[in-house]
Amino acid sequence: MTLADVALHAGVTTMTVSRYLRTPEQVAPGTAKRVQAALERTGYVANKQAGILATGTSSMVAAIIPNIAHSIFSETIQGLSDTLETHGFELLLASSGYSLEREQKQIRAVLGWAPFALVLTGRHHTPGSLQLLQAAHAAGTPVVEMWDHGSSRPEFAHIGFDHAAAGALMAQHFVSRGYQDLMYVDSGVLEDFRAHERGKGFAASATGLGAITRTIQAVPGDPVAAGRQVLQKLVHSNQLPRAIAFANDQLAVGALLEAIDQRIAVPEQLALLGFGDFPMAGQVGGGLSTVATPCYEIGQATGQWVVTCRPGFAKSNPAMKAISSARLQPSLIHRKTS
Amino acid sequence: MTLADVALHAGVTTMTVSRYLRTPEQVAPGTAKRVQAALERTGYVANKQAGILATGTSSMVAAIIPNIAHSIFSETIQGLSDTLETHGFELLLASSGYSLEREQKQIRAVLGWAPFALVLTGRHHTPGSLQLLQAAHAAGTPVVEMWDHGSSRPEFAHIGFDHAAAGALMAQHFVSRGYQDLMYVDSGVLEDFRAHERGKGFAASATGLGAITRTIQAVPGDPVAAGRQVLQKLVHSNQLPRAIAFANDQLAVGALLEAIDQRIAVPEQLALLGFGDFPMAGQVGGGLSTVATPCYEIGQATGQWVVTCRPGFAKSNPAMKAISSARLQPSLIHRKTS
DNA sequence: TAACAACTTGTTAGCGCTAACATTAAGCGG
DNA sequence: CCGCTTAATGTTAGCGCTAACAAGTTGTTA
Repeated sequence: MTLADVALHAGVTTMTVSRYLRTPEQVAPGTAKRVQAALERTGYVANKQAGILATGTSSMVAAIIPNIAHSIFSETIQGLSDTLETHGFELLLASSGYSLEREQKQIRAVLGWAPFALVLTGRHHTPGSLQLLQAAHAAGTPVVEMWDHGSSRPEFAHIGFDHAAAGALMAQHFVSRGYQDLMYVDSGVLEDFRAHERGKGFAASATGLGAITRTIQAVPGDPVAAGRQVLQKLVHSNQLPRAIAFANDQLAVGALLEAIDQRIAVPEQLALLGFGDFPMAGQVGGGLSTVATPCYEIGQATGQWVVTCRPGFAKSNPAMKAISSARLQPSLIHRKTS
Repeated sequence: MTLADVALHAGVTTMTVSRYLRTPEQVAPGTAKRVQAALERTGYVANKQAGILATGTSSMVAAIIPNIAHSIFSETIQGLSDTLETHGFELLLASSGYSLEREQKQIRAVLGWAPFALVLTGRHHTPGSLQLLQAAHAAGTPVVEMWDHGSSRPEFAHIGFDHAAAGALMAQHFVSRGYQDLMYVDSGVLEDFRAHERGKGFAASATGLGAITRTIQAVPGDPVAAGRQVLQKLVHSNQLPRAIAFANDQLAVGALLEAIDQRIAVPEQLALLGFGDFPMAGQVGGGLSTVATPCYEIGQATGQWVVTCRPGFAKSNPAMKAISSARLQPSLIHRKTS
């Protein structure tokens, strides 16, 4: 089904049908009726490829994230997807599996679609990726780095929060509750740069506030099991600190469940603090204290930013044009484990 | 950057560059070298829209799922994405929010991209959607319905499992352990047809095996809290059955946590069975008995099926062509709560 | 050395759509 | 009723790429 088919049915040229679809007010009422009838009769669906080729503007946004199956990213994508859809954009999605090389290939692949905008996760990319991104940006494609904030590349937009500051927030919480012997359990996923950054922020802040702190790394694999294992090891080696902050809630829940099994009083003997506020956090062991990350909001804000890049939008709302990034705030949720 | 730019740099015509990119063996070694150099110098990225328009074949697969943020679907998408990527396909994703009307709009939108194949979730669609799908199928676009099995539409492929049979599996498990007073707690999400189907299968099987059974519906909203609430109500009204099967693990975990708080012995007094085997299931309260669903595998199998639809594939492997659907098996994981 | 194959490169046309301009028809004051 | 504006529709060309065919080049054989 092409425009030509519809035009034939309606007894007009393709141009009139095309016009009716984009600027119906420019078509005479009688003609409009015939075209509408022809459209319905044929079940016409416009070919976007042809439209993009002719106009040079796409309504597709490409996003690359480390892992769709991880709830923090899938919620972000949901927020992005919801926002884009209400504005008539489509979402092309790729999952890099935390591999920067795979990300580079995917950037290459999605650029072939000449997307309206490019959404990436984090600010770590291969030099080759950066080259592609810079070329895309130079060609007028908006580029957003989600989740991280405070990058050294001002040409791209940044929507997310400062992970080092989030780590510091965790340390401050512990110190404010009087805990001095601290620990950060880093993610077992080596490529989880954000978790590492939080760890650095945690350590720096803790030291600055006069507390002592250690950092250890969880084993890869099932994070709940890894969290359990961390606590077991600490108990066996008799090196339990007063308070532990975790790279994510799954690790923290694992440790909490192990603490309950081992009859360690939480938080009297040992305080635990997760990160992410994933759905179950509030339900386990009286409620895990954690840091709520604005996952969905990051996706939503990214979508909104992309929308403001639409030609014509900046003119109607010049104030928006200045916003090249958004800093969202993670918040500490104090429940029963800290 | 277009083919013409590269051709100019290499001192050949666009056709030679195009040929080098698709069938390099047809280009003389010396020319190939110059073209390669020109490609690298210009940083050329092929415009897929133009390619698709010219060849009439796309490498994009469109998928519509109810909710990206739900782990079962995000894992399916991860499986699909991984498989498609290794075969050079791209993924266009839309999330319908369990709304069939929204799904219809998305099918329309997505068909405009002339995708290579169309992947949907479930077998419930509006009449309008079906019309679009049938037209797409008639035009040669493979259509897959994931997650459900046993549809009445043989023209589409089906990859998933029989939810009624999965419900029956849960009832059989209870009866085989000697429990006779059963209950199914259905999802609070009205549009979760699959959960309802499992409930029907559960009830039918339980009755058939001589057990008595009831079905109640959880409240919408946070499923863990809803699971807690279900158990509270049953205790208050003194209507606790011997064993409860849940529409999903979140509900079951909520009930399990509440049972622990209320000092109800699980499984001695009350047996609990979840559905989905989500990551935390094995870790809470000694380990939740549940039904493992092949989420990732569904996505993977769907991707593989799509790949077999590629022109040329059927000829080289005629046996594959016959497979129009795949029935995957959920498996009961017996832990400590049943 | 003519004749023909095999290899390599180029030419032409068109995929479905839309921007820009051209044309025709209708409306209207003088 | 003429020349003008305005509205409605049509015509042309081209977006970037590739299929199909054409043409040139080399090598091989009788």
